[in-house]
Amino acid sequence: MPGPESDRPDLAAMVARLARALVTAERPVLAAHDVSMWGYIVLSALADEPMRTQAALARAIGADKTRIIATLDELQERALIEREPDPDDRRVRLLRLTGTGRHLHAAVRADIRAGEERLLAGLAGADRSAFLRVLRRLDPGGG
Amino acid sequence: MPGPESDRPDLAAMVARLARALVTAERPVLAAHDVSMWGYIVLSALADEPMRTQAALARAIGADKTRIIATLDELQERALIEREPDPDDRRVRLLRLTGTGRHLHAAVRADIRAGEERLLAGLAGADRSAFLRVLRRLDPGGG
DNA sequence: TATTGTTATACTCTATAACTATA
DNA sequence: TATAGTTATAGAGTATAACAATA
Repeated sequence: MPGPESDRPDLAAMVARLARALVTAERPVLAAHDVSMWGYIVLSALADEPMRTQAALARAIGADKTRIIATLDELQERALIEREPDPDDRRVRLLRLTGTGRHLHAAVRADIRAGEERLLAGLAGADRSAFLRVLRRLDPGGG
Repeated sequence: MPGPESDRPDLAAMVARLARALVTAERPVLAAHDVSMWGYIVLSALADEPMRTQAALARAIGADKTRIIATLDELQERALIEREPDPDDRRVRLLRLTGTGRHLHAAVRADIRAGEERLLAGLAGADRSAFLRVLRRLDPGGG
């Protein structure tokens, strides 16, 4: 049984360690689908909603606009996303998933969810739902 | 009200974003005490228990042994830790906090806890305790 | 002139390998 | 020869700044 709450490690330390473990667990799943971490993040953002500019996409995922260019190049090369100049303002690139991209994203996400399920499997139902509820509330990127 | 659980973002994404936000919030606190993130991590580990070798300390905090040397140099320089060769095996360095180091660590930790309290303040008591309980259970570094 | 996207450069962090000293 | 600690080197990832195209 864990000790009193005041004896716990710092919140930041626990959350950072858990984040690292989750990312480590995700890596082989992504590799199996031949997608990079940034690639998956971009696919996820575009699965939520198409974007009108690369800068908006970068902002949405908390990245620098220069950091996603190589990722977009590769996703476009593999026909997972469309990236066409807006006829109304030819500086901007309209971004959206292709059918292939949508399917790939769904497949990767399903595998990742399955891994998460295994991690959460041992929790009591009430604990599990409380944990996810609090996480969604504290998540700075959570809608 | 949040949607159904299957609509949530990936667990890894939520936890990683939260970790980043927590670390960002910690930075000014550490700066106010003139301690680096690695410095605070080392102080925390040695506050838990003195270590017999630098390699053991590195393992305990999940770092490479070469990565903590500069940190140990600085902490020793500022008389926050003691680092003396073991008479029985002069290759190894016995590591422990000084009184000053222990006080500094306690002060920083108190400030960090206060910040965490502000973050958790809005949660229902049951949600809060369930969240921390699950976090401690899933934390790979949690005793 | 301001903005979108791109490229080039520099910087930080980390991991790897080589070295010293002790055993 | 093996291990603890240290230093030096190289690599990955990131941020900053300069640039070209369009408005």
